[in-house]
Amino acid sequence: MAPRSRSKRPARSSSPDDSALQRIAARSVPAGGNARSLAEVACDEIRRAIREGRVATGAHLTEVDLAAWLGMSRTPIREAMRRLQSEGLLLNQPFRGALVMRLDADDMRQMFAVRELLEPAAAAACAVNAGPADIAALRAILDEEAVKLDNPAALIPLNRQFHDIILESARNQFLSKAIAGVYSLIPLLGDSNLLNGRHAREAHAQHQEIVDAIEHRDAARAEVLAREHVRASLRTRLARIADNVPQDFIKKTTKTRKK
Amino acid sequence: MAPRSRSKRPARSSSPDDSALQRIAARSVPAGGNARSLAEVACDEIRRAIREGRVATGAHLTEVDLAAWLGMSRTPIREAMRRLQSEGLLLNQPFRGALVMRLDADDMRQMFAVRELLEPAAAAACAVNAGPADIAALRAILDEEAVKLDNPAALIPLNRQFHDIILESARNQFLSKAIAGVYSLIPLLGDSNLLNGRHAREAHAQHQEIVDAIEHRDAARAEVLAREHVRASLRTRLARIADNVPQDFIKKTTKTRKK
DNA sequence: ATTGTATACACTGCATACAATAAGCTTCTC
DNA sequence: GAGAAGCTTATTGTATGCAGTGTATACAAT
Repeated sequence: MAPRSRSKRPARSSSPDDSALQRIAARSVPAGGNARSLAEVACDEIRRAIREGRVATGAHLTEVDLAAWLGMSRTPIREAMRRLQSEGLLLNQPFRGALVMRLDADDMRQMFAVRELLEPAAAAACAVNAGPADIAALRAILDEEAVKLDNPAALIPLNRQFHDIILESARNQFLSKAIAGVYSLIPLLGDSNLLNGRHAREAHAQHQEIVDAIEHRDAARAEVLAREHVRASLRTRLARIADNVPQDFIKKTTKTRKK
Repeated sequence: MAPRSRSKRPARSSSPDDSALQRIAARSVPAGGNARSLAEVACDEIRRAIREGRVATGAHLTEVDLAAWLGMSRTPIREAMRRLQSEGLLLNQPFRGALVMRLDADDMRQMFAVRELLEPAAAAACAVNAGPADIAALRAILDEEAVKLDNPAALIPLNRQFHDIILESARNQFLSKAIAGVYSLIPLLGDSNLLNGRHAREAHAQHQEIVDAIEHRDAARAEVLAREHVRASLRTRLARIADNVPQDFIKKTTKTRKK
Protein backbone atom coordinates (compact mmCIF):
# COMPACT_ATOMS: atom_id res chain seq x y z
CA MET A 1 0.00 0.00 0.00
CA ALA A 2 2.45 2.55 -1.27
CA PRO A 3 2.79 4.90 1.66
CA ARG A 4 1.70 8.09 0.03
CA SER A 5 3.27 8.33 -3.36
CA ARG A 6 4.75 11.73 -3.58
CA SER A 7 7.88 12.35 -5.51
CA LYS A 8 9.95 14.17 -3.00
CA ARG A 9 8.88 17.71 -2.74
CA PRO A 10 8.93 20.00 -5.75
CA ALA A 11 12.32 21.55 -5.26
CA ARG A 12 10.56 24.65 -4.10
CA SER A 13 8.99 26.27 -7.08
CA SER A 14 6.68 24.29 -9.23
CA SER A 15 3.18 25.55 -9.76
CA PRO A 16 1.77 26.57 -6.39
CA ASP A 17 -1.30 24.44 -6.97
CA ASP A 18 0.86 21.38 -6.93
CA SER A 19 1.53 21.36 -3.21
CA ALA A 20 -2.06 22.18 -2.50
CA LEU A 21 -3.20 19.18 -4.49
CA GLN A 22 -0.71 16.99 -2.73
CA ARG A 23 -1.98 18.09 0.58
CA ILE A 24 -5.55 17.45 -0.36
CA ALA A 25 -4.64 13.99 -1.57
CA ALA A 26 -2.83 13.27 1.68
CA ARG A 27 -5.84 13.87 3.82
CA SER A 28 -8.00 10.86 3.57
CA VAL A 29 -11.11 12.55 4.81
CA PRO A 30 -12.52 10.19 7.42
CA ALA A 31 -15.99 9.61 6.11
CA GLY A 32 -17.81 12.81 6.77
CA GLY A 33 -15.40 13.99 9.40
CA ASN A 34 -13.32 17.06 8.86
CA ALA A 35 -10.04 16.87 7.06
CA ARG A 36 -7.38 15.65 9.43
CA SER A 37 -4.29 17.69 10.03
CA LEU A 38 -1.03 16.35 8.71
CA ALA A 39 0.13 15.87 12.28
CA GLU A 40 -2.74 13.50 12.87
CA VAL A 41 -1.97 11.66 9.67
CA ALA A 42 1.63 11.32 10.76
CA CYS A 43 0.61 10.14 14.20
CA ASP A 44 -1.67 7.45 12.84
CA GLU A 45 0.81 6.40 10.23
CA ILE A 46 3.65 5.98 12.70
CA ARG A 47 1.42 4.21 15.15
CA ARG A 48 0.29 1.86 12.41
CA ALA A 49 3.84 1.16 11.32
CA ILE A 50 4.70 0.23 14.88
CA ARG A 51 1.61 -1.90 15.29
CA GLU A 52 2.27 -3.76 12.08
CA GLY A 53 5.86 -4.34 12.99
CA ARG A 54 7.17 -2.36 10.04
CA VAL A 55 9.18 -0.43 12.62
CA ALA A 56 10.74 -2.69 15.20
CA THR A 57 10.54 -1.92 18.88
CA GLY A 58 13.86 -0.48 19.85
CA ALA A 59 14.26 1.16 16.44
CA HIS A 60 15.51 4.69 16.37
CA LEU A 61 13.52 7.38 14.62
CA THR A 62 14.48 10.89 13.70
CA GLU A 63 12.36 13.81 12.62
CA VAL A 64 13.99 14.12 9.23
CA ASP A 65 13.66 10.45 8.38
CA LEU A 66 10.00 10.43 9.25
CA ALA A 67 9.42 13.69 7.40
CA ALA A 68 11.02 12.23 4.28
CA TRP A 69 9.06 9.01 4.65
CA LEU A 70 5.71 10.71 5.00
CA GLY A 71 6.46 13.51 2.59
CA MET A 72 5.77 16.38 4.92
CA SER A 73 7.87 18.92 6.77
CA ARG A 74 9.29 18.42 10.22
CA THR A 75 6.68 20.58 11.88
CA PRO A 76 3.76 18.13 11.82
CA ILE A 77 6.19 15.27 12.43
CA ARG A 78 7.44 16.97 15.57
CA GLU A 79 3.91 17.31 16.76
CA ALA A 80 3.17 13.66 16.08
CA MET A 81 6.33 12.51 17.82
CA ARG A 82 5.58 14.58 20.87
CA ARG A 83 2.16 13.03 21.01
CA LEU A 84 3.51 9.52 20.68
CA GLN A 85 6.07 10.28 23.34
CA SER A 86 3.43 11.40 25.76
CA GLU A 87 1.49 8.26 24.96
CA GLY A 88 4.59 6.32 25.85
CA LEU A 89 5.04 4.71 22.46
CA LEU A 90 8.25 6.58 21.79
CA LEU A 91 11.05 7.29 24.20
CA ASN A 92 12.75 10.61 23.68
CA GLN A 93 16.53 10.58 23.57
CA PRO A 94 17.48 14.19 24.14
CA PHE A 95 19.58 14.97 21.07
CA ARG A 96 19.70 11.58 19.47
CA GLY A 97 16.27 10.87 18.08
CA ALA A 98 13.58 8.78 19.65
CA LEU A 99 13.41 5.07 20.33
CA VAL A 100 10.37 2.95 19.84
CA MET A 101 9.65 1.89 23.39
CA ARG A 102 10.23 -1.70 24.34
CA LEU A 103 8.33 -3.51 27.03
CA ASP A 104 9.76 -6.51 28.79
CA ALA A 105 7.83 -9.20 30.60
CA ASP A 106 7.87 -7.22 33.82
CA ASP A 107 6.41 -4.15 32.14
CA MET A 108 3.73 -6.39 30.74
CA ARG A 109 2.84 -7.67 34.16
CA GLN A 110 2.60 -4.10 35.45
CA MET A 111 0.37 -3.20 32.56
CA PHE A 112 -1.97 -6.08 33.22
CA ALA A 113 -2.06 -5.31 36.91
CA VAL A 114 -3.49 -1.92 36.04
CA ARG A 115 -5.87 -3.33 33.48
CA GLU A 116 -7.09 -5.73 36.12
CA LEU A 117 -7.91 -2.71 38.20
CA LEU A 118 -9.54 -0.54 35.60
CA GLU A 119 -11.40 -2.81 33.23
CA PRO A 120 -13.52 -4.53 35.88
CA ALA A 121 -14.48 -1.10 37.17
CA ALA A 122 -15.51 -0.10 33.66
CA ALA A 123 -17.58 -3.24 33.23
CA ALA A 124 -19.32 -2.62 36.53
CA ALA A 125 -20.04 0.99 35.69
CA CYS A 126 -21.30 -0.12 32.30
CA ALA A 127 -23.70 -2.56 33.94
CA VAL A 128 -25.10 0.37 35.86
CA ASN A 129 -25.15 3.00 33.15
CA ALA A 130 -25.47 1.31 29.78
CA GLY A 131 -28.55 2.21 27.78
CA PRO A 132 -30.49 -0.19 25.55
CA ALA A 133 -28.61 1.11 22.51
CA ASP A 134 -25.30 0.29 24.12
CA ILE A 135 -26.40 -3.22 24.94
CA ALA A 136 -27.71 -3.72 21.44
CA ALA A 137 -24.39 -2.61 20.05
CA LEU A 138 -22.59 -5.08 22.28
CA ARG A 139 -24.89 -7.88 21.13
CA ALA A 140 -24.27 -6.96 17.52
CA ILE A 141 -20.55 -7.27 18.08
CA LEU A 142 -20.98 -10.62 19.76
CA ASP A 143 -22.88 -11.88 16.72
CA GLU A 144 -20.20 -10.71 14.35
CA GLU A 145 -17.47 -12.18 16.49
CA ALA A 146 -19.21 -15.52 16.51
CA VAL A 147 -18.87 -15.95 12.76
CA LYS A 148 -15.33 -14.64 12.54
CA LEU A 149 -13.57 -16.62 15.21
CA ASP A 150 -10.91 -17.76 12.78
CA ASN A 151 -10.42 -14.45 11.05
CA PRO A 152 -8.14 -12.42 13.28
CA ALA A 153 -8.01 -9.52 10.84
CA ALA A 154 -11.74 -9.01 11.41
CA LEU A 155 -11.72 -10.07 15.03
CA ILE A 156 -9.17 -7.56 16.23
CA PRO A 157 -11.14 -4.42 15.38
CA LEU A 158 -14.30 -6.04 16.72
CA ASN A 159 -12.57 -6.72 20.00
CA ARG A 160 -11.46 -3.13 20.09
CA GLN A 161 -14.98 -1.89 19.48
CA PHE A 162 -16.34 -4.16 22.14
CA HIS A 163 -14.09 -2.69 24.76
CA ASP A 164 -14.68 0.83 23.50
CA ILE A 165 -18.42 0.49 23.86
CA ILE A 166 -18.11 -0.79 27.39
CA LEU A 167 -15.78 2.05 28.19
CA GLU A 168 -18.08 4.65 26.78
CA SER A 169 -21.09 3.19 28.50
CA ALA A 170 -19.26 3.46 31.79
CA ARG A 171 -19.76 7.22 31.46
CA ASN A 172 -16.58 8.27 33.14
CA GLN A 173 -14.16 10.27 31.06
CA PHE A 174 -11.35 9.82 33.55
CA LEU A 175 -11.72 6.08 33.56
CA SER A 176 -11.78 6.13 29.77
CA LYS A 177 -8.66 8.20 29.55
CA ALA A 178 -6.83 6.03 32.05
CA ILE A 179 -7.65 2.87 30.15
CA ALA A 180 -6.90 4.48 26.81
CA GLY A 181 -3.48 5.37 28.15
CA VAL A 182 -2.81 1.72 28.88
CA TYR A 183 -4.31 0.44 25.64
CA SER A 184 -2.13 2.69 23.57
CA LEU A 185 0.90 0.66 24.56
CA ILE A 186 -0.58 -2.70 23.69
CA PRO A 187 0.84 -2.59 20.16
CA LEU A 188 4.27 -2.81 21.78
CA LEU A 189 3.45 -6.25 23.11
CA GLY A 190 3.57 -7.73 19.64
CA ASP A 191 1.01 -9.85 17.90
CA SER A 192 -2.52 -9.92 19.21
CA ASN A 193 -3.68 -12.82 21.29
CA LEU A 194 -6.54 -13.21 18.87
CA LEU A 195 -4.25 -14.77 16.29
CA ASN A 196 -4.60 -17.79 18.51
CA GLY A 197 -7.88 -19.51 17.70
CA ARG A 198 -8.17 -21.11 21.09
CA HIS A 199 -7.79 -17.78 22.82
CA ALA A 200 -10.23 -16.15 20.41
CA ARG A 201 -12.88 -18.67 21.38
CA GLU A 202 -12.22 -18.24 25.07
CA ALA A 203 -12.37 -14.46 24.75
CA HIS A 204 -15.61 -14.61 22.80
CA ALA A 205 -17.22 -16.82 25.43
CA GLN A 206 -16.15 -14.40 28.12
CA HIS A 207 -17.50 -11.46 26.15
CA GLN A 208 -20.85 -13.18 26.01
CA GLU A 209 -20.93 -13.74 29.74
CA ILE A 210 -19.95 -10.14 30.37
CA VAL A 211 -22.72 -8.83 28.15
CA ASP A 212 -25.19 -11.12 29.90
CA ALA A 213 -24.17 -9.71 33.24
CA ILE A 214 -24.43 -6.17 31.94
CA GLU A 215 -27.86 -6.83 30.52
CA HIS A 216 -29.00 -8.17 33.89
CA ARG A 217 -27.55 -5.08 35.53
CA ASP A 218 -25.40 -7.36 37.63
CA ALA A 219 -22.47 -5.04 38.22
CA ALA A 220 -20.69 -7.31 40.67
CA ARG A 221 -20.77 -10.22 38.26
CA ALA A 222 -19.67 -8.07 35.33
CA GLU A 223 -16.76 -6.93 37.42
CA VAL A 224 -15.65 -10.43 38.31
CA LEU A 225 -16.00 -11.62 34.74
CA ALA A 226 -14.06 -8.70 33.35
CA ARG A 227 -11.26 -9.38 35.80
CA GLU A 228 -11.12 -12.98 34.72
CA HIS A 229 -11.08 -11.81 31.09
CA VAL A 230 -8.02 -9.68 31.72
CA ARG A 231 -6.33 -12.50 33.56
CA ALA A 232 -6.97 -14.90 30.72
CA SER A 233 -5.39 -12.46 28.35
CA LEU A 234 -2.30 -12.20 30.51
CA ARG A 235 -2.09 -15.99 30.78
CA THR A 236 -2.12 -16.35 27.03
CA ARG A 237 0.57 -13.77 26.61
CA LEU A 238 2.80 -15.28 29.27
CA ALA A 239 2.40 -18.70 27.73
CA ARG A 240 3.43 -17.29 24.40
CA ILE A 241 6.55 -15.71 25.85
CA ALA A 242 7.47 -18.97 27.54
CA ASP A 243 7.23 -20.81 24.23
CA ASN A 244 8.88 -18.37 21.91
CA VAL A 245 12.31 -16.94 21.63
CA PRO A 246 13.12 -14.54 24.42
CA GLN A 247 13.31 -11.94 21.66
CA ASP A 248 15.70 -9.83 23.65
CA PHE A 249 18.65 -9.52 21.38
CA ILE A 250 17.92 -6.31 19.60
CA LYS A 251 20.53 -3.80 20.50
CA LYS A 252 19.66 -0.61 18.85
CA THR A 253 18.29 -1.84 15.61
CA THR A 254 19.07 0.25 12.63
CA LYS A 255 16.62 2.57 11.07
CA THR A 256 14.25 0.42 9.12
CA ARG A 257 12.92 3.33 7.22
CA LYS A 258 13.89 4.59 3.82
CA LYS A 259 16.66 3.30 1.72
CA MET B 1 2.90 39.13 40.55
CA ALA B 2 3.57 41.01 37.35
CA PRO B 3 3.40 38.34 34.71
CA ARG B 4 6.86 38.71 33.24
CA SER B 5 7.47 42.38 32.76
CA ARG B 6 8.39 42.71 29.16
CA SER B 7 7.28 45.61 27.14
CA LYS B 8 5.38 44.10 24.32
CA ARG B 9 7.58 42.56 21.72
CA PRO B 10 10.27 44.60 20.04
CA ALA B 11 8.33 45.67 17.05
CA ARG B 12 10.26 43.23 14.93
CA SER B 13 13.76 44.52 14.58
CA SER B 14 15.67 45.50 17.66
CA SER B 15 19.13 44.14 18.27
CA PRO B 16 19.17 40.40 17.67
CA ASP B 17 20.78 39.84 21.08
CA ASP B 18 17.70 41.16 22.69
CA SER B 19 15.59 38.09 22.00
CA ALA B 20 18.49 35.86 22.93
CA LEU B 21 18.71 37.57 26.30
CA GLN B 22 15.03 37.17 26.81
CA ARG B 23 15.37 33.51 26.08
CA ILE B 24 18.20 33.06 28.52
CA ALA B 25 16.34 34.92 31.20
CA ALA B 26 13.31 32.74 30.65
CA ARG B 27 15.21 29.53 31.25
CA SER B 28 15.62 29.24 34.93
CA VAL B 29 18.11 26.44 34.72
CA PRO B 30 16.76 23.86 37.16
CA ALA B 31 19.69 23.45 39.50
CA GLY B 32 22.14 21.34 37.61
CA GLY B 33 19.67 20.07 35.09
CA ASN B 34 20.06 20.93 31.45
CA ALA B 35 18.59 24.09 30.11
CA ARG B 36 14.93 23.55 29.49
CA SER B 37 13.49 24.16 26.09
CA LEU B 38 11.26 27.16 25.65
CA ALA B 39 8.36 24.82 25.07
CA GLU B 40 8.84 23.38 28.54
CA VAL B 41 9.06 26.83 30.03
CA ALA B 42 5.86 27.79 28.28
CA CYS B 43 4.16 24.64 29.42
CA ASP B 44 5.06 25.18 33.06
CA GLU B 45 4.22 28.85 32.89
CA ILE B 46 0.77 28.28 31.43
CA ARG B 47 0.08 25.46 33.84
CA ARG B 48 1.08 27.69 36.70
CA ALA B 49 -1.10 30.52 35.49
CA ILE B 50 -4.04 28.16 35.40
CA ARG B 51 -3.26 26.71 38.79
CA GLU B 52 -2.96 30.13 40.35
CA GLY B 53 -6.16 31.27 38.77
CA ARG B 54 -4.48 34.01 36.76
CA VAL B 55 -6.19 32.43 33.76
CA ALA B 56 -9.77 31.52 34.46
CA THR B 57 -11.20 28.17 33.52
CA GLY B 58 -13.21 28.67 30.40
CA ALA B 59 -10.87 31.39 29.16
CA HIS B 60 -9.92 31.34 25.53
CA LEU B 61 -6.23 31.27 24.67
CA THR B 62 -4.56 31.90 21.34
CA GLU B 63 -1.05 31.17 20.21
CA VAL B 64 -0.21 34.77 19.47
CA ASP B 65 -1.43 36.06 22.80
CA LEU B 66 0.56 33.49 24.69
CA ALA B 67 3.60 34.06 22.50
CA ALA B 68 3.43 37.78 23.23
CA TRP B 69 2.92 37.15 26.93
CA LEU B 70 5.88 34.82 27.28
CA GLY B 71 8.09 36.61 24.80
CA MET B 72 8.78 33.73 22.48
CA SER B 73 7.65 32.68 19.04
CA ARG B 74 4.56 30.67 18.32
CA THR B 75 6.43 27.44 17.72
CA PRO B 76 7.27 26.54 21.31
CA ILE B 77 3.87 27.85 22.35
CA ARG B 78 2.20 25.47 19.94
CA GLU B 79 4.14 22.62 21.39
CA ALA B 80 3.19 23.59 24.92
CA MET B 81 -0.46 23.96 24.00
CA ARG B 82 -0.51 20.57 22.38
CA ARG B 83 0.98 19.06 25.47
CA LEU B 84 -1.54 20.73 27.72
CA GLN B 85 -4.29 19.59 25.40
CA SER B 86 -3.20 15.99 25.63
CA GLU B 87 -3.09 16.38 29.41
CA GLY B 88 -6.64 17.57 29.22
CA LEU B 89 -5.97 20.98 30.68
CA LEU B 90 -6.84 22.74 27.43
CA LEU B 91 -9.56 21.94 24.99
CA ASN B 92 -8.58 22.42 21.37
CA GLN B 93 -10.94 24.31 19.11
CA PRO B 94 -9.74 23.37 15.62
CA PHE B 95 -9.12 26.72 14.01
CA ARG B 96 -10.13 28.93 16.86
CA GLY B 97 -7.65 28.60 19.66
CA ALA B 98 -8.07 26.64 22.86
CA LEU B 99 -10.27 26.85 25.91
CA VAL B 100 -9.10 26.25 29.43
CA MET B 101 -11.02 23.12 30.37
CA ARG B 102 -13.76 23.42 32.94
CA LEU B 103 -14.83 20.64 35.23
CA ASP B 104 -18.26 20.60 36.76
CA ALA B 105 -19.32 18.75 39.88
CA ASP B 106 -20.10 15.62 37.91
CA ASP B 107 -16.64 15.57 36.31
CA MET B 108 -15.23 15.93 39.79
CA ARG B 109 -17.15 12.93 41.00
CA GLN B 110 -15.88 10.90 38.05
CA MET B 111 -12.36 11.96 38.80
CA PHE B 112 -12.61 10.92 42.41
CA ALA B 113 -14.17 7.62 41.46
CA VAL B 114 -11.02 6.84 39.50
CA ARG B 115 -8.74 8.10 42.23
CA GLU B 116 -10.61 5.86 44.64
CA LEU B 117 -9.68 2.99 42.38
CA LEU B 118 -6.05 3.83 41.73
CA GLU B 119 -4.67 5.39 44.87
CA PRO B 120 -5.57 2.52 47.19
CA ALA B 121 -3.90 0.16 44.74
CA ALA B 122 -0.81 2.33 44.82
CA ALA B 123 -0.78 2.37 48.61
CA ALA B 124 -1.12 -1.39 48.72
CA ALA B 125 1.67 -1.90 46.20
CA CYS B 126 3.79 0.53 48.15
CA ALA B 127 3.27 -1.46 51.33
CA VAL B 128 4.63 -4.46 49.48
CA ASN B 129 7.47 -2.86 47.58
CA ALA B 130 8.67 0.20 49.50
CA GLY B 131 12.26 0.07 50.66
CA PRO B 132 13.57 1.50 53.94
CA ALA B 133 14.63 4.66 52.13
CA ASP B 134 11.13 5.21 50.83
CA ILE B 135 9.64 4.78 54.26
CA ALA B 136 12.18 7.14 55.75
CA ALA B 137 11.28 9.73 53.13
CA LEU B 138 7.62 9.36 54.00
CA ARG B 139 8.36 9.81 57.69
CA ALA B 140 10.38 12.91 56.94
CA ILE B 141 7.45 14.40 55.11
CA LEU B 142 5.11 13.57 57.97
CA ASP B 143 7.42 15.42 60.35
CA GLU B 144 7.51 18.47 58.14
CA GLU B 145 3.79 18.41 57.65
CA ALA B 146 3.25 18.30 61.39
CA VAL B 147 4.85 21.68 61.93
CA LYS B 148 3.27 23.36 58.93
CA LEU B 149 -0.37 22.49 59.33
CA ASP B 150 -1.37 26.11 59.07
CA ASN B 151 0.91 27.03 56.21
CA PRO B 152 -0.81 25.85 53.05
CA ALA B 153 1.89 27.27 50.81
CA ALA B 154 4.32 24.80 52.36
CA LEU B 155 1.81 22.04 52.88
CA ILE B 156 0.73 21.74 49.27
CA PRO B 157 4.09 20.74 47.85
CA LEU B 158 4.64 18.40 50.79
CA ASN B 159 1.36 16.69 50.06
CA ARG B 160 2.37 16.35 46.46
CA GLN B 161 5.70 14.79 47.42
CA PHE B 162 4.00 12.42 49.80
CA HIS B 163 1.80 11.04 47.07
CA ASP B 164 4.68 10.97 44.60
CA ILE B 165 6.80 8.86 46.90
CA ILE B 166 4.01 6.37 47.44
CA LEU B 167 3.46 6.22 43.73
CA GLU B 168 7.09 5.65 42.97
CA SER B 169 7.42 3.02 45.67
CA ALA B 170 4.53 1.16 44.09
CA ARG B 171 6.96 0.30 41.29
CA ASN B 172 4.42 0.26 38.51
CA GLN B 173 4.97 2.75 35.72
CA PHE B 174 1.49 2.20 34.32
CA LEU B 175 -0.15 2.89 37.63
CA SER B 176 2.00 5.99 38.00
CA LYS B 177 1.07 7.27 34.59
CA ALA B 178 -2.62 6.63 35.14
CA ILE B 179 -2.62 8.52 38.41
CA ALA B 180 -0.48 11.31 36.98
CA GLY B 181 -3.05 11.73 34.24
CA VAL B 182 -5.74 12.30 36.82
CA TYR B 183 -3.63 14.55 39.03
CA SER B 184 -2.81 16.85 36.17
CA LEU B 185 -6.40 18.03 36.09
CA ILE B 186 -6.64 18.77 39.78
CA PRO B 187 -5.64 22.41 39.27
CA LEU B 188 -8.92 22.83 37.43
CA LEU B 189 -10.83 22.10 40.61
CA GLY B 190 -9.77 25.39 42.12
CA ASP B 191 -8.16 26.04 45.47
CA SER B 192 -6.54 23.18 47.31
CA ASN B 193 -8.37 21.50 50.13
CA LEU B 194 -5.32 22.19 52.27
CA LEU B 195 -6.25 25.84 52.56
CA ASN B 196 -8.76 24.53 55.04
CA GLY B 197 -6.99 23.95 58.35
CA ARG B 198 -9.46 21.36 59.50
CA HIS B 199 -8.97 19.34 56.35
CA ALA B 200 -5.20 19.73 56.57
CA ARG B 201 -5.24 18.18 60.03
CA GLU B 202 -7.46 15.34 58.94
CA ALA B 203 -5.28 14.65 55.91
CA HIS B 204 -2.14 14.68 58.02
CA ALA B 205 -3.61 12.19 60.45
CA GLN B 206 -4.58 9.94 57.60
CA HIS B 207 -1.12 10.21 56.10
CA GLN B 208 0.31 9.02 59.39
CA GLU B 209 -1.95 6.02 59.50
CA ILE B 210 -1.12 5.14 55.94
CA VAL B 211 2.60 5.27 56.58
CA ASP B 212 2.12 3.13 59.67
CA ALA B 213 0.35 0.53 57.59
CA ILE B 214 3.02 0.65 54.93
CA GLU B 215 5.75 0.27 57.50
CA HIS B 216 4.00 -2.81 58.92
CA ARG B 217 3.69 -4.17 55.38
CA ASP B 218 -0.04 -4.30 55.88
CA ALA B 219 -1.15 -3.83 52.29
CA ALA B 220 -4.83 -4.44 52.96
CA ARG B 221 -4.93 -1.80 55.65
CA ALA B 222 -2.98 0.69 53.55
CA GLU B 223 -5.48 0.16 50.80
CA VAL B 224 -8.48 0.80 53.01
CA LEU B 225 -6.89 3.86 54.55
CA ALA B 226 -5.94 5.32 51.21
CA ARG B 227 -9.50 4.85 49.98
CA GLU B 228 -10.80 6.66 53.02
CA HIS B 229 -8.27 9.41 52.38
CA VAL B 230 -9.57 9.94 48.86
CA ARG B 231 -13.15 9.93 50.08
CA ALA B 232 -12.37 12.51 52.72
CA SER B 233 -10.90 14.71 50.07
CA LEU B 234 -14.00 14.42 47.93
CA ARG B 235 -16.22 15.16 50.94
CA THR B 236 -14.33 18.35 51.65
CA ARG B 237 -14.61 19.47 48.05
CA LEU B 238 -18.29 18.72 47.83
CA ALA B 239 -18.92 20.58 51.06
CA ARG B 240 -17.08 23.56 49.63
CA ILE B 241 -19.18 23.53 46.48
CA ALA B 242 -22.36 23.29 48.53
CA ASP B 243 -21.37 26.38 50.50
CA ASN B 244 -20.04 28.57 47.75
CA VAL B 245 -21.54 30.04 44.68
CA PRO B 246 -22.46 27.45 42.09
CA GLN B 247 -19.90 29.21 39.91
CA ASP B 248 -21.54 27.96 36.77
CA PHE B 249 -22.54 31.10 34.99
CA ILE B 250 -19.58 31.68 32.75
CA LYS B 251 -20.64 31.37 29.18
CA LYS B 252 -17.59 31.62 27.07
CA THR B 253 -15.65 34.11 29.04
CA THR B 254 -13.68 36.66 27.13
CA LYS B 255 -9.98 36.52 26.76
CA THR B 256 -8.54 37.46 30.09
CA ARG B 257 -5.11 37.94 28.66
CA LYS B 258 -3.44 41.08 27.53
CA LYS B 259 -4.95 44.47 27.70
C1' DA C 1 -37.44 43.95 7.90
C1' DT C 2 -35.35 39.71 6.59
C1' DT C 3 -32.53 36.85 4.18
C1' DG C 4 -28.68 35.75 1.22
C1' DT C 5 -23.98 36.76 -0.21
C1' DA C 6 -19.47 38.66 -0.42
C1' DT C 7 -15.67 40.43 2.00
C1' DA C 8 -12.64 41.25 5.77
C1' DC C 9 -10.40 39.53 9.78
C1' DA C 10 -8.42 36.49 13.14
C1' DC C 11 -6.41 32.42 13.83
C1' DT C 12 -4.24 28.22 13.01
C1' DG C 13 -1.52 24.76 9.91
C1' DC C 14 2.55 24.03 7.58
C1' DA C 15 7.03 24.78 5.52
C1' DT C 16 11.46 26.47 5.58
C1' DA C 17 15.51 28.93 7.18
C1' DC C 18 18.54 29.40 10.78
C1' DA C 19 20.57 28.69 15.49
C1' DA C 20 22.12 25.83 19.06
C1' DT C 21 23.71 21.60 21.02
C1' DA C 22 25.93 17.33 21.84
C1' DA C 23 28.47 13.36 20.25
C1' DG C 24 32.04 11.60 17.38
C1' DC C 25 36.18 12.10 14.80
C1' DT C 26 40.48 14.09 13.48
C1' DT C 27 44.56 15.97 14.21
C1' DC C 28 48.11 18.02 16.70
C1' DT C 29 51.26 17.98 20.36
C1' DC C 30 54.06 15.90 23.68
C1' DG D 1 51.18 6.13 21.34
C1' DA D 2 48.04 8.88 24.46
C1' DG D 3 45.46 12.79 25.45
C1' DA D 4 43.38 17.10 24.49
C1' DA D 5 41.64 20.68 21.49
C1' DG D 6 39.13 21.74 17.68
C1' DC D 7 36.35 20.52 13.75
C1' DT D 8 32.41 17.83 11.78
C1' DT D 9 28.18 15.85 11.70
C1' DA D 10 23.72 14.54 13.18
C1' DT D 11 19.77 16.17 15.28
C1' DT D 12 16.83 19.04 17.69
C1' DG D 13 15.17 23.95 18.94
C1' DT D 14 13.18 28.40 17.32
C1' DA D 15 11.52 32.09 14.36
C1' DT D 16 8.78 33.57 10.72
C1' DG D 17 6.23 33.86 6.34
C1' DC D 18 2.46 32.33 3.77
C1' DA D 19 -1.66 29.82 2.83
C1' DG D 20 -6.03 27.96 4.26
C1' DT D 21 -10.11 27.91 7.35
C1' DG D 22 -13.92 29.61 9.90
C1' DT D 23 -16.55 33.49 11.75
C1' DA D 24 -18.47 37.82 11.75
C1' DT D 25 -19.84 41.85 9.51
C1' DA D 26 -21.48 44.70 6.04
C1' DC D 27 -24.08 45.16 2.09
C1' DA D 28 -27.38 43.96 -1.39
C1' DA D 29 -31.62 41.80 -2.80
C1' DT D 30 -36.22 40.41 -1.86
